[in-house]
Amino acid sequence: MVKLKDIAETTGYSITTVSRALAGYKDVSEATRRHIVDIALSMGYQPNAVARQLRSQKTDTIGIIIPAHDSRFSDDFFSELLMGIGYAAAHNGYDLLVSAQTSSDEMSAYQRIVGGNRVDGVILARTRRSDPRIAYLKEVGIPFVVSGRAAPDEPSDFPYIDADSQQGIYAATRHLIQLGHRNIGIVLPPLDIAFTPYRLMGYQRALLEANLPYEQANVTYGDLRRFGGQQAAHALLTQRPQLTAIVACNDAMALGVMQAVESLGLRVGADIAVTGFDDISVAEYATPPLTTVRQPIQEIGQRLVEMLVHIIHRQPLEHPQTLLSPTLIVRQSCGAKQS
Amino acid sequence: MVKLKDIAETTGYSITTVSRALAGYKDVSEATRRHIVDIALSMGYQPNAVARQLRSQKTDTIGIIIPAHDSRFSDDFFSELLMGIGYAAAHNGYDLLVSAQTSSDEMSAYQRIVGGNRVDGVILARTRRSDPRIAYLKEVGIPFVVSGRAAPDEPSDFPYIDADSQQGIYAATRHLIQLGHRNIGIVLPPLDIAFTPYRLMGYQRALLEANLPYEQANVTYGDLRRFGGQQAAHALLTQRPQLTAIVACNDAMALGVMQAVESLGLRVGADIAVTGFDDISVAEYATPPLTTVRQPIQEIGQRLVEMLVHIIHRQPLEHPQTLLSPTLIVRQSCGAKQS
DNA sequence: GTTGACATCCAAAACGTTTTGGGTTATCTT
DNA sequence: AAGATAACCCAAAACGTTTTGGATGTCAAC
Repeated sequence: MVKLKDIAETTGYSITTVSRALAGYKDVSEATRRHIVDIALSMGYQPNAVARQLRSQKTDTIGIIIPAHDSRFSDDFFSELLMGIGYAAAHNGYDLLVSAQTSSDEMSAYQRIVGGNRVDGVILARTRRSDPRIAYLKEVGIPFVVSGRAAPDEPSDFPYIDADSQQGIYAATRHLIQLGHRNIGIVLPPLDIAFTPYRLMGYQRALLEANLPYEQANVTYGDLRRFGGQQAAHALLTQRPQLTAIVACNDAMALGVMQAVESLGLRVGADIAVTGFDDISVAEYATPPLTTVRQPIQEIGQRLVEMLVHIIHRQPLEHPQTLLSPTLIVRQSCGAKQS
Repeated sequence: MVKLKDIAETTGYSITTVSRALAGYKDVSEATRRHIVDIALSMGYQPNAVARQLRSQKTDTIGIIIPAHDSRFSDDFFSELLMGIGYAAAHNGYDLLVSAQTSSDEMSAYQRIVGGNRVDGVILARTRRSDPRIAYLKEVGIPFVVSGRAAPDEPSDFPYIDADSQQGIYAATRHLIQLGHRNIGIVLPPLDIAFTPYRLMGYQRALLEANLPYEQANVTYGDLRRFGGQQAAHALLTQRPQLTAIVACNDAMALGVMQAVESLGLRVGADIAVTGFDDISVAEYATPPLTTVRQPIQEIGQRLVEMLVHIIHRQPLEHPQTLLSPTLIVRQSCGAKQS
């Protein structure tokens, strides 16, 4: 690899001058600058990013840690978000350092990435209740943004972007009620996920507004994956045969719910209406197509990156905390349209 | 941030000794080693990865560049591969540096990442005909592995993993023939993609074997996205009304083909059989579910990482070039099963 | 008491940049 | 012709590690 020293030797200038010439400082004459640049180009010089990072104490890199996967199934929401973040980062002149949690010790990845000075800032996804990761990032004082605000009873004293879960689930539930459903079940995410209470509140609000009773027995929980939705829905439907609709709190679980419905010999949309949340790309192609609450995943990724870059550059944020209004996408799984 | 110097000062040992104690060298006594480790722990020491990288000339990082996106649609195949690679990298003790192509100048991202010494090795996906990226990586001599071999008329003189495209498309086409189809169209990827000729060959082989004529007019091309498949199929079906089946060369295009079929008032599976390639997660949920050729995407990611790590460590590869046999997944879109 | 072996430690160099704090000319002012 | 100013250049330090090549001290063996 050719380095500054090599260019200095072949041009006869000092390392300092070569460095400053390439950086475009104005205390090097136009003639020598051009000469140095030409030589550097012809020698195929590429600055060593690591050395530069060490000296200038910045990396032009954003870190993100992907959650541990305990199943073979892919997390479509997360990978769409990841791609969105990747493109946005590149667009803003940043690279993306992706690290996966390996062991049970979830903090070690963060400590390695952040404490090791490998990134200028971090994006954190899927906030949890009293999230230790957020506490850590606050403590070390590194710039970070979060996809998803804190639980309602905790302070969201950090920059975030989030879809309005309550409003989204409210819209979905109300839609089901308007279609005539009176016995509506819900499959919630685990309680330690920060957005779970919001989604429950949206469900409750819609019931309340329609003078329908809120019954504990209609509420179950599943991990955010398909299998979790399937298990939860199976239990729900066998114990509560009067149900005619199920609100699932993300699309992956909604697909599982649909599986469970069919495995019980019922028809999705006709016998049991199903709705999801996220509008991952699968949703549109599901059988029947899934009525769901759309989050603009790619846009969220993009805005997260833009916020983070602002923070890194110590520029003030005009909207440090953004709540996006999700939109209800009505397809066939709720029975509103004929397929 | 606490550094070696700080630990050296509080313990009274030199920086050298602290460094060697933490690294577990045996020329530091057990007593002092323990003492130093304790102090380091209590001070919350995290080694500065950048400094370490500069000194030791290795980064424990794998690079991957995601292709430019000219549409809002996500590339499901690529993001599944990316997640697989991410997990596998973590599992092997590597981080993943993801960089997206921004400008039209596709090489600049590679030069920045590779020439800048930011990674120990690179994974390259979606090989193209006489791919300049491969030439570059060979030239600079950095370890790399490729997802997808070279075109049949070019040397595949690099380590790769690939699904056997020819066999996969052959299996899909033969299946259609066995179902009684005699007029089968195909939507190929662009010609500059390396696997395109293999897929065409699989199609031709199946026709030949069944004594069916190969007709140029039944062949079209689409970019690898859904819209490309839709356009291609629309043209194909209007110009060749005798067609009863279409082989699409990836799932995204197959979904587009299904759209086109329906927009022409025909029924997928009943009037026109459709098959895809990849088995991305959407395929299973398509309406009707898509008959396709499965590539084990996650496994490919995992094996790519393992190969790359071997190369980085200068360990010989037992199988530097792997061709995986894909399996035909029969669902309803080909009309073989009733939905 | 000298020698060698061993255990334990450390100063300094190196990795490739950027930046600091000048130094040397040449040109301009008076 | 001296002093001031500007234009151009550079040596050395710094970023935080790891590694090299000893230095020092202790102890056993002769």
